[in-house]
Amino acid sequence: MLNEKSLSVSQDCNECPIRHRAVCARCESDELERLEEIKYYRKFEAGQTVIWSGDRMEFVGSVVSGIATLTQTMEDGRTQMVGLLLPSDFVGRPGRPSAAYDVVATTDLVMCCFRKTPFEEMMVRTPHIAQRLLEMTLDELDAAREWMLVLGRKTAREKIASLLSIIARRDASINMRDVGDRLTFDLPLTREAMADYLGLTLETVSRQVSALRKEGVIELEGKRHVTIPDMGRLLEEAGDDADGGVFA
Amino acid sequence: MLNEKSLSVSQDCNECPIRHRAVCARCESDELERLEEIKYYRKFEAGQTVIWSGDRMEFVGSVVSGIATLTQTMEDGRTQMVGLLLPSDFVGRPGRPSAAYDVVATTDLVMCCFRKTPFEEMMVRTPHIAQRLLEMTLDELDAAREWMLVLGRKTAREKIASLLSIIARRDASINMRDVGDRLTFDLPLTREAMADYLGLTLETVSRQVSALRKEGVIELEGKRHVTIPDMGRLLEEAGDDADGGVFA
DNA sequence: CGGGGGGTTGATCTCCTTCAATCAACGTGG
DNA sequence: CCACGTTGATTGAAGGAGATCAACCCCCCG
Repeated sequence: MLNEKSLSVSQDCNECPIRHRAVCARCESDELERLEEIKYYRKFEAGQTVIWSGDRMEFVGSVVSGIATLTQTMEDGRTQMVGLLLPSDFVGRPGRPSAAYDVVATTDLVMCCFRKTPFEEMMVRTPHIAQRLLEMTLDELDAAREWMLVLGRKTAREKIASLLSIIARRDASINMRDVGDRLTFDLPLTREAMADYLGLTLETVSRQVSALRKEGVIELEGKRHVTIPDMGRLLEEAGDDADGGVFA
Repeated sequence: MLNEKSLSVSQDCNECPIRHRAVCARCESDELERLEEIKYYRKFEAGQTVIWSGDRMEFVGSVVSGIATLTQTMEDGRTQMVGLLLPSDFVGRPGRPSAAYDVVATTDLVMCCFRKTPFEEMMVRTPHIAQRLLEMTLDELDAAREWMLVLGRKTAREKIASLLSIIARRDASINMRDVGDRLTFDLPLTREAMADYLGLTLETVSRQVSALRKEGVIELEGKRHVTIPDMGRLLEEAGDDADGGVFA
């Protein structure tokens, strides 16, 4: 609120930080021009709800910066996170009139929104968009299935290690760091959000994080800043094959 | 093996039982002709593995009849089912060289396979296929997210009730029965497979099924034939809103 | 008849939840 | 500047849901 200006985002797709990873990644410049006609930016503050489950969807769009969560809630209040939305991730389902999940900004968030109906019409005539959306959806499906293994079969300790390794890996890929190195990052989630992601209570999350710290698997500065001295060790704790991808 | 003939399937797409629900649902007749050139049928017996995770994928395809499962396995043997493949469901990911999951036939199975490379080439030039695949993938993603809630937050009893209601609902939709009625169906899964789907042990599955039977929520003939006298009651036990969709 | 696959049931154990107290950091208003 | 409430996190004690280990049943089939 104080520095409205620093949050402002260029309308020009060519300057967009997610230009080459979002739904629009494969669009040609003429296609981008048409997208620019139906797009607009929206900003949300940390903690704000972007969409309520069941609400009519006026738009679909991409996360430009910040982090949001996709969650489901039962009548008695139990909640399960079903998606973690990072920059370039897509929000909304073309063809569906109302939202199926709650979308909440966990940090300050900027979204690039497309008016829903024009976007749907454009998708039919622009294979580049549908192709990219298919690719992204298949990736999300893989991620969801990976999480099903975590939720269904891993212990609390393994769940925490899995979450940390996923965040570490994505952070390394965004910042172009070698995964072999000592990795360092800030946790974008509170203990409660971690619990909602992992199907645990926040107390169990806290205990397991402390345990991993005491045993030297991770190092902590404050509550949120994490260092991973040995990625292989963390992957072992996650129940994953520590050598996966490196020698295979 | 005994009656090879009864398993034989027509090559003609127009006679295909999944013609209007599979990836090919939106194809015009000229597109179907081109698909017929690259397609072939394969049969698998109950228990047979269709593809091993990590294997090179020679084909993608659709389940024509029978049921298959998609599972992930950890090194120590823990397994989690991540998908239940019913007639018309799609197997394989275009663009990916090797399989990410084990695919196992749980009943005798007939698949309509497309040679992978020609199919991928065709997808680029045939929006009808890509559009339908996107739609199906989005549906699968929704189903996966629904399961994440089940795996992460529901009790064993709720998990069983959820699984039963899902199977009942799909069975009703295939057989065009009203969900309000007394529903009856055969469980396509062993207790162990149910456990792998729900992130439980087979003993817990057995106990909870027995409990639901004793309390009259379900009725059993033998081990596999299930009757649901009151769908609303089952949905309550599943932790879902019993009125969902009916009055809403 | 023996054997194996699928299923049920019982006893015990354990990991995680639940309930609760405490703490540190932060902002706010008197 | 300090008292106060709030929010996020840690830690402890107790209890319970589901896992584990084990025995046994039923049915089909060679």
